[in-house]
Amino acid sequence: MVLASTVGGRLTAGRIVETEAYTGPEDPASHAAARIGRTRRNASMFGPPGIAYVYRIYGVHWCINVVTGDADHPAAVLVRAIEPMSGSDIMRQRRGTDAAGRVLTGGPGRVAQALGVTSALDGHRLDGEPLLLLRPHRAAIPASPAIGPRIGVTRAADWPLRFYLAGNPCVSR
DNA sequence: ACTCCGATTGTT
DNA sequence: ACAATCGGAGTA
Repeated sequence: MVLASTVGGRLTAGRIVETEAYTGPEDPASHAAARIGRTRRNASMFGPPGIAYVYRIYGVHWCINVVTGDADHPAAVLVRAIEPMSGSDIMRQRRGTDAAGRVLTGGPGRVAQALGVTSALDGHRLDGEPLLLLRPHRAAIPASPAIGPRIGVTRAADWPLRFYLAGNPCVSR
């Protein structure tokens, strides 16, 4: 899939090469785990599938999720890395680096910064509205993605819900 | 009201 | 190894 933004009238887009799934209330690592329930922050996770859930982590960075569960069933996929397809110069400008690959767009905070995405887009539709768009990519994804445990989580640390293209230079690690 | 911690990143 | 920086959970 491709994630594209037109924030500030500037087009940036990238192929998603790394994700993590947060499956629902029964997932203890989810922001919408049953023990937590609905809060102001995670409200978008309870919305319809196909909208964005954008949250701030460590009070510093933004992270982009695609909401996947039906309304009132909170589930989402965290976009952990993209491979730039359009506007890589704009991405470098936003990121404040001349780097490419992992340092430019590998990691959820880096993805959001490169695309210019903030909480202003929390709850935004991803199916064709301006600003943020998720769409299929015509090029085939090689074979099947590598699978492993999610990064940085302490609860359910062994659940194999991270999916990535092994060897891709943009993958976070 | 207060403490602790997190789906991270950049610098020392 | 550690700071930045803040919402929410847990505790009182």
